[in-house]
Amino acid sequence: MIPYGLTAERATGTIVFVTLRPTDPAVDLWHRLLRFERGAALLLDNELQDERELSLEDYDILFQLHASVEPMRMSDLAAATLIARSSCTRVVDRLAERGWVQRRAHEADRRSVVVALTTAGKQCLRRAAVTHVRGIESVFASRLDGRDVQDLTRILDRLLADR
Amino acid sequence: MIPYGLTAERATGTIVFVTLRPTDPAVDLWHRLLRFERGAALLLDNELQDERELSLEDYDILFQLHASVEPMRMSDLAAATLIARSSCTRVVDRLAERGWVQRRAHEADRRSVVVALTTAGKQCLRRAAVTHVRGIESVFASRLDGRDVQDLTRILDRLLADR
DNA sequence: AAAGATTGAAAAGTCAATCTTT
DNA sequence: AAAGATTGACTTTTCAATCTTT
Repeated sequence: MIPYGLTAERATGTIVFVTLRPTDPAVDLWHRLLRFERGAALLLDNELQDERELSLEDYDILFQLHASVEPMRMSDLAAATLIARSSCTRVVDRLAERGWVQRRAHEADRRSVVVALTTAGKQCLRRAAVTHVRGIESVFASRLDGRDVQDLTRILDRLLADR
Repeated sequence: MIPYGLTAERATGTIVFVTLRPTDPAVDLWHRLLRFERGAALLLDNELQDERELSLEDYDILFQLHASVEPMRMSDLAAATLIARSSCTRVVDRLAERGWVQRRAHEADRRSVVVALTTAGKQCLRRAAVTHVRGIESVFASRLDGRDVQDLTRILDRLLADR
């Protein structure tokens, strides 16, 4: 692929120059990982759009709500899905219009809004999961053996430690 | 995190139902990987925006142009960065306005436009690389040891095989 | 005042249609 | 007709400002 890239060089604590030279192998690895991830996510997103008219973000919201069992506060939903707070409001608007989720008042704290999955939303998620799990198997899971899964689990544990 | 998720079940070739049950471990792993990637990319994007007023996509375009040495056709640039063709046109518009890149006619095929990095663009990339490489080290590279890098390289080779 | 959510205005992204060259 | 790039119209995202509750 791209064996050469940019590396920052330092001398006595100040940045001096940057040249075209072989980069830190781990930095190259990052670029490859990013590209794989984006390519795969793009593919899975198109698949969901075509078959179920859902974006990956829509799916993620339904999925998080389902996983949490009880309704989630808007801001927790945004944090869990890594969607910006104001975007989350609008994605939820659209999902609510389609009847997949409902807004409710938070009993204890009336500043908050909680979002609940409707019965129709749960059904929508189930159908979408058929498509999506098949997609994940095809671009990701089926390409890994037991050892790969074990190693990648270890690596992700490290990457996600204290964050 | 989320130990349970959705799994599609099949019987005699037709999809019958989907229930809440432990998913394929590799599918869970996909979700964790996606979340790590998006979180890290978000962080790196903010960092570049704050320090250099560049998005991660802007950076990627400058980076690809630099890596290719010679100017790239618009469509190749789009493919390399995984940016949609029409978006790529507009990102290049903005980079050109700022003087980092230039459009030129393709000599052999006048349907095509090639995009070249300017001297100022190269300098901009060099400065941005200082920020960005530091960021990658901090969220990714510094958390991995030699074995992790080796294993992840092997895994990515498999994931990217024939795609 | 600070937290939670939303909104208006502006920026960016996307799809289909268009224009040019092959 | 098909490939390459761009544009217009529309949708989505984002930032800052606002409103309500704590």
